[in-house]
Amino acid sequence: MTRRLTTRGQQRRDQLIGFATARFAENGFHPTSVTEIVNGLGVGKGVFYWYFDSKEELFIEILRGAQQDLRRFQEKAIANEPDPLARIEFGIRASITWLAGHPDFFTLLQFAAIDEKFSKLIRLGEEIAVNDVARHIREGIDQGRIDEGDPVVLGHAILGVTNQLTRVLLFEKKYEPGSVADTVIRFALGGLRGFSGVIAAGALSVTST
Amino acid sequence: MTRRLTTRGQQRRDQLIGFATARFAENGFHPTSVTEIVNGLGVGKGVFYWYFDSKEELFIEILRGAQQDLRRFQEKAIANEPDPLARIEFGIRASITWLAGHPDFFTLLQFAAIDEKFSKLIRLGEEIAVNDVARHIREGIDQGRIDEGDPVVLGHAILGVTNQLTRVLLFEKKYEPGSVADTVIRFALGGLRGFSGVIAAGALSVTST
Amino acid sequence: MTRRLTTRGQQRRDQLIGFATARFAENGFHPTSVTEIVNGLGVGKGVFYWYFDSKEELFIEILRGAQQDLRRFQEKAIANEPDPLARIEFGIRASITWLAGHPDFFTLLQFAAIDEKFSKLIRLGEEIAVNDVARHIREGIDQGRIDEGDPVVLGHAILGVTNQLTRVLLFEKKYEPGSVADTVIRFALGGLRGFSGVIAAGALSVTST
Amino acid sequence: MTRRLTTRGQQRRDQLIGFATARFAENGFHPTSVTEIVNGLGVGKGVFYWYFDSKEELFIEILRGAQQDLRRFQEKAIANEPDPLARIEFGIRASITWLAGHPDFFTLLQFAAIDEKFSKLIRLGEEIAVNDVARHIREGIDQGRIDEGDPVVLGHAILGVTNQLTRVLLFEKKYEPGSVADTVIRFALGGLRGFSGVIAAGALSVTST
DNA sequence: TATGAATGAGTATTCATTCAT
DNA sequence: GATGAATGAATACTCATTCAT
Repeated sequence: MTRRLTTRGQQRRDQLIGFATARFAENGFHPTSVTEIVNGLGVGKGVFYWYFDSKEELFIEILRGAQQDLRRFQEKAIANEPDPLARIEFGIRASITWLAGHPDFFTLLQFAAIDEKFSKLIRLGEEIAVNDVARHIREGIDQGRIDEGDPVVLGHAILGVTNQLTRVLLFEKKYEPGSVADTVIRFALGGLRGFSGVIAAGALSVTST
Repeated sequence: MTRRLTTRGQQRRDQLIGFATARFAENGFHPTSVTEIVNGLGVGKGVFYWYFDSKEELFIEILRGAQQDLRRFQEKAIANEPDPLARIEFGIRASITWLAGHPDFFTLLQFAAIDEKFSKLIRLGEEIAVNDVARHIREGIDQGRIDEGDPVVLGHAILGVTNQLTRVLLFEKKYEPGSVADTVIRFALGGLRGFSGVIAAGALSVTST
Repeated sequence: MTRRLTTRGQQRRDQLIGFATARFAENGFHPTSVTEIVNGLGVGKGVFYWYFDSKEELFIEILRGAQQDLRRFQEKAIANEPDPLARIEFGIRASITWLAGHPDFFTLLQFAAIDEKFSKLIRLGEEIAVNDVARHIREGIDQGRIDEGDPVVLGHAILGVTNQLTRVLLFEKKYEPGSVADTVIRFALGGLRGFSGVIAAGALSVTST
Repeated sequence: MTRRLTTRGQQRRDQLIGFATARFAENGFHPTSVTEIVNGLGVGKGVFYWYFDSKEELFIEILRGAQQDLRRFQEKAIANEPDPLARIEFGIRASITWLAGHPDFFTLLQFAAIDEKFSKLIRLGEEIAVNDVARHIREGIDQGRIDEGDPVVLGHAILGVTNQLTRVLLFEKKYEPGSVADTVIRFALGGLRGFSGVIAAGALSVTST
């Protein structure tokens, strides 16, 4: 929905987005009803549908905004850094810092990644993020500082570590964002360098079903 | 619900679990109604509630079964292996192999991890899995083959990589389970060894909000 | 929706159809809410949707039933009558008799004829009815007892007279069905015979935009 | 609502009426929302309620205008014609000509005739039209050119034929208005003259329920 | 005159669960 | 063990109308 909004209208819209984000994060998207949102704000039901076509549209709006904001934050953190490995580090650090400041969005993104209705949007954002990292990785490989390997796959690996440790360390164990980032970066860069030694004879030849 | 079941009763119950698993995986837990399940099986509604107290209970049953099965599969893969790093490798490989054979459960577990009602159960299973790996990691550290670090945290890191790459490589890009496992293992073992070099002057001292 | 129904179920269904027909006729289709129907019957809302997929489906069911019933009644009235003009007469008479006994349906059919969602169904029934009459008309023409003319068009003309006079004389002025039928038949048969005299010089050459 | 309007105001009002007429005709009265009307015209909601008290009032306005216009058109067509049968013919012809030029109104009138809220108005207009014809019919009877019969009832019969054949021939089969009028007039005048022969023994004595 | 914002009762429909048979 | 029937609270969304600016 695109509508010309007055200042007051713009404020209402932001208010709706803010309140809904909080409720969605705490309760989940499905369990949070439109009624709950408008009642919580003390406005009539029509207000919601004046600003959004549907509950779904509002959620997509929220997601898009979050993705954009995060990406901008990452770009700013990386800007002008010539060293590809440093860019990877700064990117990870920026992500975790941003998530620490927007805990609601973490929950929302996790949910959206799974729900059929929104997963496509999330996959898209993920792809963009992964391609960003992949560029740095490729450069690192070219410089001989990272082992050969598919940069996009490695990007996904980094994303996986970042998400899991952010959830567990940052949000569950309440570690400092800086220290979480240190841990993630250490593991990620180690992972990028890979492992080449022999573990146990025959191990790598184990076949799967 | 605990009920003494005849052989026929046990079969009905398994049939319900099987069909529900497939529907939940394809459509999601919330969107799949009890009506859909009993209709799909051509039985009356009472049947469902004869075997399960609620839709939720059925889902928990499914999750518990999956977690148990996966764990047993991992244990069997690791049994009698003395080398801790090899145990880690075999564990990862077993997980991916199992998931390749039970794609429905992957979706279900992802969903359950987020939904308030089931996340506790998932966290518990995750904790068990992570503690398993953590034991091997600790041994590896003691043997000087893995860098110092919190084994539980490292376990979570491995879980993160495994999940993400399984989703992307195994289920989206349809790679062979064996090659997915190779990639994960390589990255994970590299990550465990960590990274100690200097990236760019001052990089690690960047502080986050 | 097709569902195996018990005797009790069949009764409920009929009860719903009967009550809804009355409400629709009195209040209109749109203004009559599902809530009103189930409350009027003192049952829960689910009952409605156990028997019908939607309010629309119920209405279509009602219409179809009415059309069928009316058609059977007409056929019975005409059966074995060799004279085509008599068959036309009996058909008209049967229609009016039936409508007198089912006043609710008259209203419903009128509404349905206009509403986009149902008009197609009504047009179909109308077409069938018109074709029935057209057959008799054609025979009448062949026997030289009816003037040349498109039998289908003449059938529509008869339908128009019947509907209008039924509404006005039968339902508004509360005339006896028999006398309404007499009037309709007289006009219809006269109309079939047509008019061939000159009215006023040039009259038939008046052109329209 | 009566409001003194500036020239510009009058134009706005006409614009609203015109646009609404088209929307109502295409989509129906209920399904066409005030929002749709004002959006379609690119004006705010207040505009609508500045010119009309309600959606209903606007519709009534439309209907009244149409009825008036049609009646004037008929009167003009009949003016100074001394022959009553010719006046009937000219009246029918004028109606069909007018409807051919205002197809939207035909739909609107059909709808309004059924809806509880508007049917009274339509019945009134119908009565006027019927009384007009009835006057000519009575004269025709007095001149011995039309069979005895209630002129008002015969007027309704003519209206019925006209409406049905207009819908089917003019709007559905897209015949020329002139030829539709010819058909209607032929049938109507034939109907007025009635039918006096015996059809089948006993036919007219069939009694209805 | 006109606008955008707000109201809130009302709509059809869903669905986990219960129950009489 | 099993069935079909019933419950009723809950949901997203609509829309004629009002109002402050």
